[in-house]
Amino acid sequence: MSLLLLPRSSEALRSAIPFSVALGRRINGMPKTRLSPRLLHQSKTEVLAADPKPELRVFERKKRAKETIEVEEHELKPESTPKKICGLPDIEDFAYKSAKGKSKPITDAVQGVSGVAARIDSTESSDQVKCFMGEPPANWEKVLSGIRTMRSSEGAPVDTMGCEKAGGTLPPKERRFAVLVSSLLSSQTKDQVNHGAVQRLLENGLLTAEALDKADETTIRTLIYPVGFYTRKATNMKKIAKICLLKYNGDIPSSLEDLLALPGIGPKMAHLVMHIAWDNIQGICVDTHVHRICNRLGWVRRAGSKQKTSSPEETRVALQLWLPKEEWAPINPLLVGFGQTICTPLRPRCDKCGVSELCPSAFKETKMKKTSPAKKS
DNA sequence: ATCCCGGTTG
DNA sequence: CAACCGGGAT
Repeated sequence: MSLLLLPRSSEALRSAIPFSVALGRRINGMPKTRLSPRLLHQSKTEVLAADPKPELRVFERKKRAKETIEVEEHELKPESTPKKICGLPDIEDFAYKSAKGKSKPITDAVQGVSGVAARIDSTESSDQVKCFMGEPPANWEKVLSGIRTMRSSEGAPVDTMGCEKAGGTLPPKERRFAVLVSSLLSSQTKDQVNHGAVQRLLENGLLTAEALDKADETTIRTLIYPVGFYTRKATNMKKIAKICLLKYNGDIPSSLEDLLALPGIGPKMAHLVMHIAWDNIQGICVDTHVHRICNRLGWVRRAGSKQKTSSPEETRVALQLWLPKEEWAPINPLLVGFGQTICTPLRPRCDKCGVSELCPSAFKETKMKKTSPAKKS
């Protein structure tokens, strides 16, 4: 029993490095000390079952013994969080003003797209502002219900997991932290992988800000190895844990902008976390599936032209202009699942799509790869 | 626009 | 084996 623990000793790491380099591919220049938990990961399951060596103390998190790290009092009040979930959210929130550091270019793009929204932001004081300042695309309701029908029949991966499933039995604060971590790791097309990583962190008691803050980054790296960008994510997780610990008493930020200020948390995750962790819908969680599908359906366009939107952020703003707020939360899982099974990035199954009749892009993505950029017809 | 990293798809 | 996928940072 027992045995190999994760490569927490620097020697283990060192020995692992040349190994990875040996079988690694590009080694040009400098393989920035890329250690590959890959091999180590295979024995991961056993490792997890094993008992940690005391000397390593890496996982010695004192259980959640004192989980209640107390201090709740200080609880940061819902600062800038508008509680009006039903009313129209403050449009200004859409333009992440001072999100991270300096205002990002996104803001400009956003405002460019929604001149209307900008106006509302400054003048409307009532909640009864119509949700549709933009023109809803024709038949959007039929399309939506059609997609729902397709979704109900086939089980898409997204249905079996989601960060909302993370830590379902944990106390609120821990659950929220679990949701944040889970979304950070998430890669929807590989939720199994994501789930496994979250599960591993949980089993090792590393799903709390305190524990994560104390843990070895290398350990975290190894545990989440299967997910993409694990090195960066491990780094971000540690930073996030520390920030949560210092500024939020181990909880996670409760406002969109504070979430956006966390390293590795962008619009897509921030909106998702606001929804799942705080049940506060500030905007639509737009990932590449939502972005791609909305454009194929002709649901979003750039400001004036009929051009497709070029970024998820642009799509989010354009979609929010007309999509009724009740649909903001469900639209993501709906389209993600649809995008995984039917409206795939490549070779969309238009023949199996129940709304192809209403889709302006149906059957148009013939894969004429790089052959001749010629015309059609 | 590129890179991060490994998996998947063609 | 090459291209692509993914969310964010730069």
